[in-house]
Amino acid sequence: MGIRERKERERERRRQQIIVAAKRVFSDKGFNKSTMEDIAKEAELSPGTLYLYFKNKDELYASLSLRILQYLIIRLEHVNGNNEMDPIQKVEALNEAMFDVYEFDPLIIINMFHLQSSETLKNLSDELLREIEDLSRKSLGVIAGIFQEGIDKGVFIDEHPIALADIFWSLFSGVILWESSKSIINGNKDYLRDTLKIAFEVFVRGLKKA
Amino acid sequence: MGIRERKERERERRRQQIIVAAKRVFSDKGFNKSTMEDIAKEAELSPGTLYLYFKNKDELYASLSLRILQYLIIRLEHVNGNNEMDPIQKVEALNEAMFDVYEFDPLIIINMFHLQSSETLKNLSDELLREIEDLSRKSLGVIAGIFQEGIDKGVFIDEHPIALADIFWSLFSGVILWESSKSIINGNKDYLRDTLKIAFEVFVRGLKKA
Amino acid sequence: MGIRERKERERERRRQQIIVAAKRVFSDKGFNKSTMEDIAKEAELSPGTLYLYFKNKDELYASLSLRILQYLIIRLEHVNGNNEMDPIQKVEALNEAMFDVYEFDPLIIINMFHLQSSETLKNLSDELLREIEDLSRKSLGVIAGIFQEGIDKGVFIDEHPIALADIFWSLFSGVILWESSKSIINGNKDYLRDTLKIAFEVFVRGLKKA
Amino acid sequence: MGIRERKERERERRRQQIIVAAKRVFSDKGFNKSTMEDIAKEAELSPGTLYLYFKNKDELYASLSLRILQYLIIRLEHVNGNNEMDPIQKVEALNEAMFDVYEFDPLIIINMFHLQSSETLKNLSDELLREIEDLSRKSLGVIAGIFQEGIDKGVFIDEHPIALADIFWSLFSGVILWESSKSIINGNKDYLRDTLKIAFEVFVRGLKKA
DNA sequence: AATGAATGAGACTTCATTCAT
DNA sequence: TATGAATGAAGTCTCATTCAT
Repeated sequence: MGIRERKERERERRRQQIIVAAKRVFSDKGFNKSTMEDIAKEAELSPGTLYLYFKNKDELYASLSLRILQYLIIRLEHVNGNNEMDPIQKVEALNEAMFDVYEFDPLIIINMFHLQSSETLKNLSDELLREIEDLSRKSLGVIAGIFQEGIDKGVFIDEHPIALADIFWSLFSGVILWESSKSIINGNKDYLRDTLKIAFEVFVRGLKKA
Repeated sequence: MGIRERKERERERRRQQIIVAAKRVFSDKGFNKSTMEDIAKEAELSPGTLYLYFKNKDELYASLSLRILQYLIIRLEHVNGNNEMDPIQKVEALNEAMFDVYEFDPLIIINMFHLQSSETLKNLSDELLREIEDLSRKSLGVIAGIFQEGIDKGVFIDEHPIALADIFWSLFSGVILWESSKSIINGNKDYLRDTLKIAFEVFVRGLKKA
Repeated sequence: MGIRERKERERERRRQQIIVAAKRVFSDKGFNKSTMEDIAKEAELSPGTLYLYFKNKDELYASLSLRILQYLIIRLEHVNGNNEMDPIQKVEALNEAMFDVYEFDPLIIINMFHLQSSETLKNLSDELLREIEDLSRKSLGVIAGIFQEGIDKGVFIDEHPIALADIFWSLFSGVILWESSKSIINGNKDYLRDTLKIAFEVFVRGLKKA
Repeated sequence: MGIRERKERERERRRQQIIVAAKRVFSDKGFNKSTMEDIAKEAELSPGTLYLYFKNKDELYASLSLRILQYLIIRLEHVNGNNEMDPIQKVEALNEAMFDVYEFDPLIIINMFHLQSSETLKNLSDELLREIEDLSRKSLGVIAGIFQEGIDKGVFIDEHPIALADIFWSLFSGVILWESSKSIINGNKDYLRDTLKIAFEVFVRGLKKA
């Protein structure tokens, strides 16, 4: 391993350390109430150091989303690649995978939507922006692939698989967001799991060919 | 019309003027990037004046949501009260109504979620908080009523109607949010309508009793 | 009574109404935390009206002090004019009079010192400034007269009576201010009366000719 | 000297730099009319920097008082510890010491009273509040000790020494405040010294046992 | 004379970002 | 590379004062 390569690896390690800290802080306080100093403290680094690895706060946030998106894709591909499941089982596995990812990092949903803000996008480097688009498209693509298979096998209704993937993702994130927002007023968190379950039962029933 | 009454009306007009300006600014820049001065400028008033009508920025934002929520409820009740439609037609009309409201004020969805922030809730007056809770509960209640009717008539599957209402609302807002967030990158807005349509077809199919 | 005279009298009545309200509000919250709107509300007038009677907030405050100073002078002159008391009895009566005035308006002491701020003085009209000087000098003069009498009669030590008047006034206000400031931390208010009593015993003993 | 120690010293130096600037500004304009920006400018720092060293404006003000209070105590203990003076000489030395402190920082008196405001106290950290109480109590305690000694030795009248200490302090601050407030109108500052001198002659005469 | 809605300057404070060490 | 003290722009909110009615 060359010296340059070692440096590169060291640099990547540091980046991850910061991202992990940022995740904890953002989870705790949300984007706007989290300060760069909070994150630096959590990472046991100084604020200045953060800027050696990330251009600005928005880019740090986006990188965080990127990382979890990568994790999501791995899980999705694993589901998709499993040839022993029929399409319906795959959708169920999809559901499981998404929930795991959500539990691993509940921020994922909110992250994805924070990225929507055009004010945020303005502060991102082109490179990062492209990467986000790629991963986003890719993960939707994998999901769409699963639906495509179902359609091809005559199990699912004949709709555009990309649209189905969007709906799947929307339903999942919608339920998460909605139940979370209600739970702050109601304090009822267990309800989320139940609602998700029913939501997917309905979704899958609606998906099946008559 | 008494002098007091006229004053009251004048005051209400001014409130609306501010709310309309705030809506435009919040739509444009999002909550955090919008400043009270932006809103004042948009309303052609001075910053101080805003505080004569709204206690603080959070309360101005919440009032904005309240207004659209009231409009939503009127639409929902109109659907529910129509005795000439069967449950399935009602769900379709529900869908239409929600979309109209969304077109009237695309912020409604994001508003509803912004209200979730406990930091936001802390700054609201008790009165406003109670009003929000009431309206929120009420609108969900109307939706649930429609599903209840479908279940009673043996048309829909036998699930808790409140859960079905939550899912309906989640699916709707999920699709809106998701397609909006994608459209910023893709610039493709027409797709939203189509996706919503498919989403509800699937949902309704899944809802029907076998 | 001419119409002009009646108007003048009406105007004066209004001024007093505002001063009374201001006293209550300033007593309650202190100068800086009291707003013109607070005072207007207490006087059951509108903020704008206050400015028809007083040039600005500082001048309103100063006028308030003036009024209590006038009351003080009446009390002092009454003591001084009583020919049945010997000098020592007069100093004791002085003490009583000051305490009565203090109880009637505890703000008097703080008022007198607030007037010291050159920033405050800058905002006062020349006329008011002169009036304050006059009354201030006059009240000190009456006190000094009492000490002069004691010196003339050979009862008090031979010091400049104006200086003695200043000391008397300083001791009184010093004890009031100091005990008030302590009482906020200690919550002990009864101590004030006792301390004042001892203070004057010591003062009078020190005043007497050997 | 370790690196940490040097940093600590540097930090303390900066704190003092700010306190010195604040003293000048507060002296000049009083608490309310002084802005944090004024102080920053005087200290040749940016406003933000002030907040690295002091939690808020009130705490900056209180720290300023604390500093001078510490200096006062040193002087008072020095007087008290001198075994070659009799009680009367000690009270005279007390007087001198207080005047020196006053000349070193004329704000001390006003500071002590500003601290009284419960609005101010609310904004102070518990630690600072406790420190102020301690020092305040301590300085009064030292003064009371001197009077106690005079009483024990049969030189002073038999009154509660704490009360005498309060009176001493009140008389001193009363004269200072009163003469300062007059001098703004009269422009006569030399008179202060004389008045203080007479005040303490009278006080000491009144203190002595017959 | 009286009103009170509106003003807008300005206060305090925060925090993303920079830069000398 | 890492630091962290310092910056200073910007945000929210208050309130003395004005002015059209």
